[in-house]
Amino acid sequence: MKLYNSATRTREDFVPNSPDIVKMYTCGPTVYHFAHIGNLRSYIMEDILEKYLRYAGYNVKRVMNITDVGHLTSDADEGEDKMLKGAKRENKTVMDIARFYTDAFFADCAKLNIKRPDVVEPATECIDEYIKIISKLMETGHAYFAGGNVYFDTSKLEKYYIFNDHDEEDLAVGVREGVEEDTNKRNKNDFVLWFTKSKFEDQALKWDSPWGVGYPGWHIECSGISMKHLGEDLDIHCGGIDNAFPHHTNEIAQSESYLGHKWCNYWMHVHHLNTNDGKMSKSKGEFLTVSLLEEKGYDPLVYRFFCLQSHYRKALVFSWENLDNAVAAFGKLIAKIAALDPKAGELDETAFSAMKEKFSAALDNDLNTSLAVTAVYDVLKAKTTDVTKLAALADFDKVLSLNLVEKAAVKREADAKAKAAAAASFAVISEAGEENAEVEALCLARRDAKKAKDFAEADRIRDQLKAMGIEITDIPNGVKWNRV
RNA sequence: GGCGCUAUAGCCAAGUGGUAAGGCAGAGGUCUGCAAAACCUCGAUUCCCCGGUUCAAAUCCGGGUGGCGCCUCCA
Repeated sequence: MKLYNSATRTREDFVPNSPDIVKMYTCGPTVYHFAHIGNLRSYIMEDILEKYLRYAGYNVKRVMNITDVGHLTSDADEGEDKMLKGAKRENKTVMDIARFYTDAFFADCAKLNIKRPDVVEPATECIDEYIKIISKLMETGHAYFAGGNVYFDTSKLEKYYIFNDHDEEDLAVGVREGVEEDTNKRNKNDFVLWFTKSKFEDQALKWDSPWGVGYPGWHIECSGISMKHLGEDLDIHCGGIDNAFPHHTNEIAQSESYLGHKWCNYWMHVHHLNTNDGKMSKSKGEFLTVSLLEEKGYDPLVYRFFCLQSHYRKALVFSWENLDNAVAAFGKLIAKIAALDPKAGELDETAFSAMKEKFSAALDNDLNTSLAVTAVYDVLKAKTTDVTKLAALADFDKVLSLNLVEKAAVKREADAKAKAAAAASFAVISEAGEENAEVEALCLARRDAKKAKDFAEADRIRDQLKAMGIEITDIPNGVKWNRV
């Protein structure tokens, strides 16, 4: 497959180091708060990558970190620890916060059909790894001790910038108010590997180290966890585009200095979910979580569908209007699949292969999920048996994970039930399975009015129901209703 | 200020030199007492602007303009 590699800024043929297995690392969440749906866009697209690699026949080992410590609001020796901030906010211990939001994160992922990575590793479980790496970097002169902290010396590198062409002097340091330049640094780009001199008296989590009691810098965690579980060579490293600099740049610097050779071959960066005001963030505008979507009546999988209609390397603008667009499209799609007859015809292998080929070609092309969704529509329009179509859709859904076939089966059954009930006698059916005597009485009155050709009265009753927030649809020998 | 990404119909969006996919919304029609659903038909002489290369450019090159991101924790 072709994959865009941020490190080379070109689309490349994907070739893993070993033909047997693809080693994949994903930057995980900092568990100090709920994930918002912009965060989850990245995880959805990375999930597609993982599942497509498996679909294409690779074995995959995927590792994700959980950042539960030492994530300062600034890279300088200033700012607040996000975990600690979360703990204070909620009057809990840091570990309680980490556990709670880790669980919440995976609960959200489950609702979006995001597979849990093979290995999920909290940063606090790998302190020895970080110390091992930092110790060697000190030995080789890639790191230095200053003002109580250990820093990585970026001037020792031949090439520091990977994802962009900065000139060090052009970097604006301390642009934002409240962020001061760290005078311990020898170079502007140097970053902390290990803190001992925390300005937070109450820093909750501390470990002993050759440089004193303290805690790891942010960037070292991903290098340590990756090497612990995936060894010295990594195939794909994923993350949000905002992590490219400085986080991933620093990971490469410290990992390759430690290893003495190239570390990761492919870098995949997912672009942001924006609102009309720019990047979605926790501090700005509505804090959109999966739970909030559910409260507003949206199926989380509609959000997944919404994301798949776009490409991961393109900013996607979220608006309620755009999400409603996806709701309508997804509903129609499921209805079309539900209209297929699971018993109609034999499996047509030739047609099946042709459809599968189109689907694979889309995803082979740098995960073009938008074209993959088009391949789904093409299946519905194809001239072949319903059995073949359903088989293709089930096959595609191994990657798309939209529950296409399952949702269609549920709808098909509900439709059949409604039809059967209607055939037996006049039926008043709630789509939500609700009982409501008043609605039933009104619907019966409307039927009588219709029978007597008193259409004015029939329409009046429908308006009355509408005023109650109830919408009705005539079905053969019955009425179907739902709340709007 | 520097660096990176991006710009296609009302909206989402494909397209990587050969004459603009698909979806949503909308319009007309068929069918229904009327609706809804379903089905059929319809939409960019043109791809932000200006130059250039080419037989041929939305696609390549140069120069603008707008949007977004990063440089500070963020997916």
